[in-house]
Amino acid sequence: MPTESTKADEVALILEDEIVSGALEPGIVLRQEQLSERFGVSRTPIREALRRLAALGLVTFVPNRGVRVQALSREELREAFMVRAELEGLATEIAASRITPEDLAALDEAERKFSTLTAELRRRALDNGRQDPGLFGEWMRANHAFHDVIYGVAQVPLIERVAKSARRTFMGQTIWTGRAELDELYAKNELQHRAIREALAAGSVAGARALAREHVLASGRLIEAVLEQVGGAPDASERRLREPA
Amino acid sequence: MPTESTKADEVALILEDEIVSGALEPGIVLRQEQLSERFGVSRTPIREALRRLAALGLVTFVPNRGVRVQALSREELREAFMVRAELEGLATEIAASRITPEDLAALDEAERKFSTLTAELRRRALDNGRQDPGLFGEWMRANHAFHDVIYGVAQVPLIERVAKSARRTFMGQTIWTGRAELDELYAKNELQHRAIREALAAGSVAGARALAREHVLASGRLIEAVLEQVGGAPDASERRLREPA
DNA sequence: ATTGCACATGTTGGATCCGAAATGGAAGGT
DNA sequence: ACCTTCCATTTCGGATCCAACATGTGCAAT
Repeated sequence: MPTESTKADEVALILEDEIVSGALEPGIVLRQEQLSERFGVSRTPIREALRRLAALGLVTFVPNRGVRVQALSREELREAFMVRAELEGLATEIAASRITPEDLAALDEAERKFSTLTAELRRRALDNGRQDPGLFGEWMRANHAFHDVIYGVAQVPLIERVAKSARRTFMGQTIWTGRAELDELYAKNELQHRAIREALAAGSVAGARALAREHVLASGRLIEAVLEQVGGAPDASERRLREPA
Repeated sequence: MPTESTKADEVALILEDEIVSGALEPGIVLRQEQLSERFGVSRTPIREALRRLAALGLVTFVPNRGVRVQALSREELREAFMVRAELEGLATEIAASRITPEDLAALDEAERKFSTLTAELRRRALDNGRQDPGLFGEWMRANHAFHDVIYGVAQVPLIERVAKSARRTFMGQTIWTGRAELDELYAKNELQHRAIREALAAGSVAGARALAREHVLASGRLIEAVLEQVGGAPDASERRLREPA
């Protein structure tokens, strides 16, 4: 079997996932030597992977000092949601003009999965007042899956790519505790997904766009509110570059 | 003076500009050794620069074979313009609510430069019926500079970054010959810039957004028309990877 | 003449090596 | 005691080296 991908690509994929999922806390410094021995490769592919992540905006290079996981400011977080809102609105509008009955069925299925997960999440949150990070991740994945169906219908790979790169940037910004705002987020998301699905089913092009746009903006506002309460901690961004051994 | 940037960054910047400006034709293969001796550095920083360009979507890696300058399909080109239209509309709306008299002066200045270049370009096109690629590049830079002033006013670095990455992707798609559509592009651009400026001056938030959006979409349509006429050549994308020596 | 195979050549991916920059701490001066 | 200077250590950026892979060519067999 000939090589179909390079070490640098594999490392980049893994690190990307870890940063997006929050496993790598924003602000921490990545040491090339550590990554090198962790992945069992030399520093060369590590550096190439880091360059890629830097281009995606997930880490920043500080020449001769190191790379650190990028922490988004409150402002940048808002921007990321604005970008997503516009692009998901656009994609949804395009999807509205192309959608077929089979697509609608797939959308239904995604919505159903999302609903059951939402119910489970809300129930558990009421029980112990605290989110299960794993379950929250599941929920977020299902949430994204719903929109991914729409992207699939719209068939706009470039728009999809750009929007998803904005989507990544907000995850792992904080620990998700069981705030009341989160419950509102769950409830509203469900309602809004349903509304979007109906607009798509009705072929309401302008309506679908507006609903999708407003949906993302609303989610952004709520997440912002959650972060506001959790604390103004822009995390470890102030931490010194050179960690004590 | 300590190092403030790395070789990899410098190389990436230069190559980025060359791809965007069309100096590096889409489809051609970039040889690491050649770039290495051209920039007077070893292959290591070259490869890191190429990884960065790959993450931006400007080139594609084919493992063990090489990297080639990415050629956009007609569809992707349309998408790129749609992305830009939405995001520039958004940025312009935000700018409208923040703009100061000093900003307006800067915008005037940018518009003036753009106008003189446009006039020069149209005059020459009438003279010899063929564009000067260098002058066209100048014009496009001035065009972008106008929008960059708006981004500066809006102060939305993330939106700016995303929009610019979409902006890059369309240049250098073909050789710019002196088509009638291009003259229309020049004329309309000038008018639309003026309209945007006036909307910003008047503080017309919604108007500024709509005008900016429509401006980008209109440019996209015209450029599409030019490409349609120039020929369906997606260029050298079919070319073999290994060039004859 | 055409097909298949082995070898030659050039290019990439990854490892290793080395000089330079940055940090931390110790030593010395005020 | 505090600040400055110098040196050791760590880590990075870049160069070089080597093996793996891909393509092209020539020769032989049918």
